[in-house]
Amino acid sequence: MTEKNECREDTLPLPPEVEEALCRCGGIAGLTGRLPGDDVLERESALHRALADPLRLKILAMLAVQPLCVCVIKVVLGIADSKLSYHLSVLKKAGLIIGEAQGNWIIYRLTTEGEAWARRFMGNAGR
Amino acid sequence: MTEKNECREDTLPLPPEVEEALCRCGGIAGLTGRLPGDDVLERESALHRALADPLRLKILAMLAVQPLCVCVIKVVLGIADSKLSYHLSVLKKAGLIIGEAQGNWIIYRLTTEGEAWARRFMGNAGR
DNA sequence: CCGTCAATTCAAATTAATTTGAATTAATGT
DNA sequence: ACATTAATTCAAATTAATTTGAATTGACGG
Repeated sequence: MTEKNECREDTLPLPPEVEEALCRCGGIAGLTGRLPGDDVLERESALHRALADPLRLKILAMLAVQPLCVCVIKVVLGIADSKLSYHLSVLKKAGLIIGEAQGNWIIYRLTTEGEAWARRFMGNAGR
Repeated sequence: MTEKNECREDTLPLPPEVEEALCRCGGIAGLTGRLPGDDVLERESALHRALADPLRLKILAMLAVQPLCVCVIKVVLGIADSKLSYHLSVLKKAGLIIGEAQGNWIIYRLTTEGEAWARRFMGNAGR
């Protein structure tokens, strides 16, 4: 009797190159099983969403040099208060920065996660 | 005569902690000078924008296991053709994947940059 | 040539992110 | 208490990203 190939995806004609490799990793099911869970993907994409704006990256780059109050960031960027607050809130929600009240001011600094990105992006130039 | 502090930002009252540190790095001007250029920030944010979607990250995770034709990706994700094409085009424009025609199919694989992200995200589990 | 299959392109509709300016909060000094 | 300053919040307007389904392209086999 002819032995049936167990890993062939019968219902889906594939380029031989792909079919062979797919076979070795357990077919569609095997491939699916190797993927990260939805919660992990959601988390990772949310982090990138926070980093997906040049203004916000500039803020992070500034904070990589030193902790700063909002007023200094505002002067350097030259944007409206409310706009800056919005972008700071995005970075804060993503866990990249944290703000601490100091009298009438709020001083923002990078979190550990924020520092990790800054190191990857700028090297250790800031410190 | 009282010596005037050269690095003081006269027009901007600051929390002492910030003022002191800002002074050491050349004031507002010194800080500004240390920031990456707009072109660099634009580039980096564009990369993150491409990574800012769980569906696209899942595609990258699949391609980290092995190169795949569109039809396999489609079956695993369970989405419409045109939707998948759109997301593939985003990843392609960002330089994270590349597609090569193979007869009637198109086989996508990670670029070097795509692999770099996959290693950071998934470790070397896929290989 | 014709029909089919894999994949992309296009325009319209939908949804999400950002910007704007006015109003608000909270701390500070008088 | 009052005025001032730093910063946030809010709702409306704008802009950007995504989704949808129909139309299209290009390769392949009959």
